[in-house]
Amino acid sequence: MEASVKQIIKAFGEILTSVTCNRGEVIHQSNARCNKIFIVQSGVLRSYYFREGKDITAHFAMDYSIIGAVDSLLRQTTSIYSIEALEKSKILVMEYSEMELFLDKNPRLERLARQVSQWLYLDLVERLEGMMFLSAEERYSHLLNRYPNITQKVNLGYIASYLGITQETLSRIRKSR
Amino acid sequence: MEASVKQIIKAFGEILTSVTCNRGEVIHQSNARCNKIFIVQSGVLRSYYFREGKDITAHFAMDYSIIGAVDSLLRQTTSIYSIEALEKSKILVMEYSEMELFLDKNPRLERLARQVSQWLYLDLVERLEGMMFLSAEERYSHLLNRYPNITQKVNLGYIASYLGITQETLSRIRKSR
DNA sequence: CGCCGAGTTGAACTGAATCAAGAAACGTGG
DNA sequence: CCACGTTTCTTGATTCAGTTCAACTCGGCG
Repeated sequence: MEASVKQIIKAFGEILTSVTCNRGEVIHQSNARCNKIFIVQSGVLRSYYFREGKDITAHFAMDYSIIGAVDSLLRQTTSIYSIEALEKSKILVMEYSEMELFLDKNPRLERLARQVSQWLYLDLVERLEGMMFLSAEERYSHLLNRYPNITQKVNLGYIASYLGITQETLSRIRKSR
Repeated sequence: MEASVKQIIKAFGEILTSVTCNRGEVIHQSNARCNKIFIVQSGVLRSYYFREGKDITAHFAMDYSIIGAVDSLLRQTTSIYSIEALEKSKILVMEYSEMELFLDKNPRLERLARQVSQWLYLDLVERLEGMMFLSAEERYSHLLNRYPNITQKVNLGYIASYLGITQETLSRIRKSR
């Protein structure tokens, strides 16, 4: 994934805006539309929403991964998600509408854009399979595999909700390693 | 979804082939590549794979929904999935490579193609959320909501594995309604 | 010092899995 | 059309991973 994101950065350079944001900064607030795609160059972002009063992390993004308010982007509605930086981060921002214009002008890039969305799809398939077949512990160890230093950057509760388990369970899992 | 699939059928008519298949017929066997997209006009298909010796249903498709061997399509590898008809079905088949050629010639259709893949993505998000937050019973009732007559067409075990529960649990859920 | 958010620990509870039998339904050949 | 075997579904008893709820610890920081 990282490789193709770097390709994206090169190819779409002229419609990308570079932004820095600080720990705790909310770059998109729920209940608004957000037709932007964020590419994380350094730092960590997460998207989250509330479900039955609980803060649920939908997604983490770090080193050259992509994050956005998917529902707003794909459905053109206001979003249930908020997106915030969990530490000082450097990100690139792309307006979805500008992307579409840009693709009209450069149809050769369509394929690259499609590749990225396919990657995101396969990613989701994996996550679904994780939820269906893996134990809490296995899911956690997969996550660590993917983001080895996530524990230094993201607090327990956020990771737990991402994995679909309680904070207590995650704490116990950590203890037992 | 149904609406946009019908649009697809209209727009891509010239590269679609109509096929009929019988109950039990396997239209794609795992371990082979399959760069075809199947659109179900009537009947029911399912894609499935084996995980730890168990038959897992990955997807159902009926009345104007789309099914394919996602891994083969998106990764260009051999597929873990098989696809079979669960009753006599009428389907339309599209070669992925032909689709790409066709899109090159008709770039206006790119957007429609993208819409479909977005729809599939959102679908998957919903399924993930179901797995994360809903009980076995709730997931089942959502499924019934979506495919009211699925019970007449698909046997218990296939539905159970799709929902990520055991056959026994699904049987008990049915009893209690 | 005392408060606050983050993480930990314990005990009781629960939804669903597992294992093990049976019952029903289904279809195939005599 | 019935008999038999196979597949599908049901039922019961037991177990277990993970939740819930409640209390407690720890490390900052005003």
